[in-house]
Amino acid sequence: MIAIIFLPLRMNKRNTKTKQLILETLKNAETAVSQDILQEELGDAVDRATIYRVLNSFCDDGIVHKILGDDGKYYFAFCVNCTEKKHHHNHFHFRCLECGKIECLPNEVDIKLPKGYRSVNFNGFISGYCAACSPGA
Amino acid sequence: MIAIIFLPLRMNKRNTKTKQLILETLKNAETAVSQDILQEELGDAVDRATIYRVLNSFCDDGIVHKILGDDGKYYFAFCVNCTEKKHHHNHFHFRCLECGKIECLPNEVDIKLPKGYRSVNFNGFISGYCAACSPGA
DNA sequence: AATATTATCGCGATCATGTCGCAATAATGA
DNA sequence: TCATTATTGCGACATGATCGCGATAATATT
Repeated sequence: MIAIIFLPLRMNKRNTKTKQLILETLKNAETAVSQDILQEELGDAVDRATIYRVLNSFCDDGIVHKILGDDGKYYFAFCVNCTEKKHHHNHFHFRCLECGKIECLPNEVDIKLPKGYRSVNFNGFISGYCAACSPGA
Repeated sequence: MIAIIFLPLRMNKRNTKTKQLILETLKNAETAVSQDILQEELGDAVDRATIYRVLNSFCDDGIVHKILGDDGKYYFAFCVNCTEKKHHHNHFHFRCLECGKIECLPNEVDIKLPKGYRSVNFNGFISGYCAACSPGA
């Protein structure tokens, strides 16, 4: 099913099939996805570089989060609970080493910085095994 | 000055000049260092790949921490307050976007995972401006 | 001390993620 | 319908990190 998703048409952005596809995939995904995962889903229909560009463009528009996984790759997730102005990113992400799923951990965390320090980016990552993948323990 | 540092000689490890040099540099550094920073300090005396290998080897031995910076590079820091068995890694690291310095933030953090989840790696990173580099604010 | 063993090194090649330039394409506005 | 220009595809590039392999050198053995 092809969902019609509105892109922000301000700022001279255009609405293309590729963007629709990627946005739809992101929306349907229950986890944050990286370029290579998207590539798999989309097959050779869409170019590598294009995926990167679209994802980063979405990110600039505030539609998706961009998070750096603790495997060194970037993951993108559809923005929920974020208004135009205020994004909520100060939570940890969890990556399952077995099934690869990435989830947001519920608790927002507040890290105290030393006096005079200014925070710009927050990145919290925990990897391990999710409930489904660590049955024994 | 050449400090004599003991490497774990168990596990068929050998003690070489290169390892001594790198370990010494790590010990003297007041911040976590990445391969390229080490490369600068060591000049062309030591090969790129060797530095990587030695660092990862140290990491396997539990001598140094390996942390993924929010710039996508790995940083290594001498292990302090870590016993053979128990490492204390559950603190945030701060990277100054101006001077590049990397520091450990004092507070250990305890993130609650959902039921059944098992944590293996912890990675907390905040980047911004340190006191020296953000005078105005 | 001399020799054998093999961890480590240096060098080059390779892989991976992510980015960029540019000509061709296609989405929008007039 | 046409003009404008955002977007795409393709190739090349940049960087961090890894690997294979022969040469070197740190230990172990005799």
